[in-house]
Amino acid sequence: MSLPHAILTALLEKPSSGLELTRRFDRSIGFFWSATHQQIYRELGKLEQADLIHALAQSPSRGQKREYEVLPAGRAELTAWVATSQDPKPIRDALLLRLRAAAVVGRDGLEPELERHLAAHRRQLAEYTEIEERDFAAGNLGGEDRLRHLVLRAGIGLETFWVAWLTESLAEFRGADVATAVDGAAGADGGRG
Amino acid sequence: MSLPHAILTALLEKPSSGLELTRRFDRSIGFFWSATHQQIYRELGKLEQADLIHALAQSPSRGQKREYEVLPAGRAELTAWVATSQDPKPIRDALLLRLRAAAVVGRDGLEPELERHLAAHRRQLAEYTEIEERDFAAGNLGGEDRLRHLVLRAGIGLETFWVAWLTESLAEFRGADVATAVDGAAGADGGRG
DNA sequence: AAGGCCATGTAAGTAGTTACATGATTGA
DNA sequence: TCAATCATGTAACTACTTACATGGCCTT
Repeated sequence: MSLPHAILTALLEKPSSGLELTRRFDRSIGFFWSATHQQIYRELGKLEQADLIHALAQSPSRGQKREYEVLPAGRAELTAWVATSQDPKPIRDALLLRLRAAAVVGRDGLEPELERHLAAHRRQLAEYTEIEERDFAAGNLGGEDRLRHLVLRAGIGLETFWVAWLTESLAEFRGADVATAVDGAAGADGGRG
Repeated sequence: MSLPHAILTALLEKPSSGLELTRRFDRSIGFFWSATHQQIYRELGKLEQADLIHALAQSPSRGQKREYEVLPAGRAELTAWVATSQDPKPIRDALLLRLRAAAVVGRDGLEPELERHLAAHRRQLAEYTEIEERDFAAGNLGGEDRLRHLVLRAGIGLETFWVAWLTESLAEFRGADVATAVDGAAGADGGRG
């Protein structure tokens, strides 16, 4: 149950409407917990019903902007959640799965995918690096900024890893093409307990 | 839609029953695509109905073991899926979210969590390293094994990253405790657009 | 008054999770 | 024959996704 807490965090950083939240989930919070506007509006409704947030203006009509603010109970809920004990989730990555499948049915068509992913991760890494240079350049950061910087560094570290791994994989892929062309085409029938 | 393809891959590697698949999803394929036995049985039913796999023995009764094998159409489906174009999914990590929340409501109770996660990632890294030493020690690997080794190296790289990042974060966490104790307790009210 | 955008929402479907139920086999 | 374990399954729920609907406001 992370989405409500992501929203509480975003609203504590700055009271917002659903659409504003949606936009911030496309740039900032959303870098490590994405959500669509449908999820956000639904969750805002639930949070309001649970008295964890409340709308600033009244205007109950459709199509009208509604700004939300976190109530003390919402802050308490978030504080409690920060301290909860949650095991890390195992990796869930379709590209790795496809590599594993390619080991069985052949690697046809995979190389362009690796290239596309490499390009995407390079882009993301560049974006994070730019944010780091813009927002965390100086060393004089408060405690809050230090935490945000740690989070950003996680993003940078992960993207750096993917860029390195994909580069290495592509090299091995291309290098192995000649050596194992037969394996890839005919030997795709295997199975090894 | 990755689960059916994960199952097709596992069944091509070795025809299995639902429970055997479940066990393999706890050790091997499941390292990067986990699934419970309920998901697996449901998906086996769908794959059989779609004529992508079929049961080897007959025995339609409950509580009886049913082994499945991949049909040519299943292999074709998997081959096509390997070549599909899929954008990488953004990071989704509750711990990073909690760090971000901690920047707003204070970091109370987070440090033990970082320690727990660090221990878990160390364990996972040790498990992967052991597998690498056992299964991929020699350099004489076929094309299929090279792909599996790439996948394993991704796991090792990711766990290595998390161990490094958590170690660094814990150090900064502890070092910053004295300096920003006031920030953490009283200054948690902020908000900075 | 028409078109475009801002803003909120509904509906339906897919995927994954949690809790529980049931039958078959084996060994004490 | 009882308990444990193997094996398959149902049911209900939560989270997320995709497609579409509706209303308000601003500009031309």
